Amino acid sequence: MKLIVDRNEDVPTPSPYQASCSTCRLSSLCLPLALEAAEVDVLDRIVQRSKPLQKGQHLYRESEHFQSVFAVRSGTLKAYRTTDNGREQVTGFYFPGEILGMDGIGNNRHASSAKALETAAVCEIPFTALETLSAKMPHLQRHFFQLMSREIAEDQQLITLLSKSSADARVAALLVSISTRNARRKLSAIRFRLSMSRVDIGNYLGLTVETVSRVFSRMQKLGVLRVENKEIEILDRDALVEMADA
Amino acid sequence: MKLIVDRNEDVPTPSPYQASCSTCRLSSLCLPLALEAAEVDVLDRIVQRSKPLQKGQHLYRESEHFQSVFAVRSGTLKAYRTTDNGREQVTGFYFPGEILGMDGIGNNRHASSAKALETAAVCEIPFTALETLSAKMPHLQRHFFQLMSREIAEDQQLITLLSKSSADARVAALLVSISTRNARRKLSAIRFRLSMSRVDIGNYLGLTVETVSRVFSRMQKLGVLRVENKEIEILDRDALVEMADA
DNA sequence: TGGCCTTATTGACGCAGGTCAACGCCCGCG
DNA sequence: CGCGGGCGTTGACCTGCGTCAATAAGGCCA
Repeated sequence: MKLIVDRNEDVPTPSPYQASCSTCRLSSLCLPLALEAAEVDVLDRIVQRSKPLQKGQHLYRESEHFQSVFAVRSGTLKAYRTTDNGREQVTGFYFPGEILGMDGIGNNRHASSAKALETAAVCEIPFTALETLSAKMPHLQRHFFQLMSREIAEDQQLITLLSKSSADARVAALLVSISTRNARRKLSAIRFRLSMSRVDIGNYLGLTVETVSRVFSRMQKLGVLRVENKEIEILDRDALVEMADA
Repeated sequence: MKLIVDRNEDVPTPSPYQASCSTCRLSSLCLPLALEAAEVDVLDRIVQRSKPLQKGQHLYRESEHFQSVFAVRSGTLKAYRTTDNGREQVTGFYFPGEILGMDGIGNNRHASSAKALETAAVCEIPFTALETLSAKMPHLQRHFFQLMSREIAEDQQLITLLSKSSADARVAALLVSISTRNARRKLSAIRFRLSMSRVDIGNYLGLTVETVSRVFSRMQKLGVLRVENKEIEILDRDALVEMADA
């Protein structure tokens, strides 16, 4: 029998999936950042936790009614949009501690779809509740403004990357980004498993699978990387950073 | 003698440049949207108006301390970032009624620079004041969240465009965008003057000047456009929309 | 454990758009 | 009014990446 994600838990109180924000290992990256203990408790009360998503399951879909933003607790998700001519465009990858769904606030419908790249757990944060809370808790309001602003800045970074960089630079930049985000979560910055496929990487970077594959091979030959399927080892981070803005 | 923009007016009260938000022709597009008359007055009190910017002048520069967001009153501005290797990347064009500078909230420094493409007037909205006000005025808070969200969604649109579209599609998409934004301001959607140079267009779209020029020529030959220097006339909007997502 | 299907790699080739170069035309300034 | 310098256009050529195709290597289920 397939697991169905049901965001409305029968029992609204203690869900078995995660105790609370205050005990969450990721609270220093996530929304609770910059909140006082008492404030975290208030936030905690509006956050909903649910069954994990299975690989390939959608968290939300483009043009669906927007209700909540989500914080990744574990696993990875990709966000993507479908263009008018039916093409898919990956707009971002989301790792634990990161917030997604903010592009839906603008007109109350999700501007993109989000899908689990592997089994993933998320916290759901109903947006109207978050708004109400923000009005009362200046730190929270500020922090949420900041999160959105950073999303804008990151998108601009990607725009810059897509606008003129070579295939090598694009791939290098993505690897550096993943490496940095891993480090923030106290994971290895030099050895990790890519949760997304080559197709997703190519799509995100505006390249074909073949090109991505060739770049990996080339970088391996140059001794910058060790690639074994989805396992990546960065052998020369400086070189990678160098390549990222060439 | 050169005009220097001085954001701190000697007399903080009635500036000669614009009476108030409530009389502003653009209030239906800008921040006051969705506010009640009384609320607009409160907002009005924090908004600062200053001397117009001359063509080429900067409104703010990348990595400068972030203090305010800005609403365009007249003229056009471009936002751009400088990459590590010194290249410039245009990240957006801003027309009257639009808000810029929101990418600076994230870490209190501007993530991009903003420069006037022609003489331009802006309203400065000090961010801390806006935050304080937002906490008190739910409509304002909501609206500002929406504005930021839309900026994210628009950036994602651009990402999609840059990721795989042909040169024709990119140029077509920009023209459609400008046309639509003109229409919102009750200006002609089919006849307008490009305030930005071909270099800026190319840079924004990830193309070279030569390619932009060739695309214009081609579209003119196809009878989709009439191009005369910076003057554009859209002869077949449907065809243009069609090209934009090909 | 084997088989199938999806994902990844590698090679050969073509083309859209970049690069380089020459030229014309605005437009601002003396 | 005439001159100069940037901006825009056009042409010829070149190249990085896309496309097509064939093969290999996982991973998942029976």
